[in-house]
Amino acid sequence: MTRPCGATPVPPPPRVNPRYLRIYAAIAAIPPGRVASYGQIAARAGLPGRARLVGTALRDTPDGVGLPWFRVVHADGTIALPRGSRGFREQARRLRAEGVAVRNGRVAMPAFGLDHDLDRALWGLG
DNA sequence: ACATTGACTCGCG
DNA sequence: GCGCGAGCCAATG
Repeated sequence: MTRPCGATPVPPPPRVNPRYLRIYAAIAAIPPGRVASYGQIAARAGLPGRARLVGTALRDTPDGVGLPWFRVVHADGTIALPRGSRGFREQARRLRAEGVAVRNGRVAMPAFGLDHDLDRALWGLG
């Protein structure tokens, strides 16, 4: 139901930088219970070598977008956010809620380590 | 327009 | 395991 007048009963959708759409899509594709590194997300988004851009995109992402940002960790499995920060605790909590073991600020059982293998493990791609 | 910053990563020692 | 430097590039001042 569209309405002719200005006031909308639903909250306005958060606006995102269209430049990051590919990155968001790659993050959204991470299955629950799994994690992916910044570099892997970048590669999956068609931006190989631009891991930092993924970090920038995530930082600039407004809350309210249903993005599984917490499934993105460093290449070595550590959580990127500062230890003890609110975001850090939130990420660890959400990961554990999905069955991902977090030990000492890092994903306990990456079962990978190489982005190459991770890609296959996550999406079954070659 | 220039300089700095940063939710990154990899190679080296 | 840790630190350093280089490459990365949009955002920010």
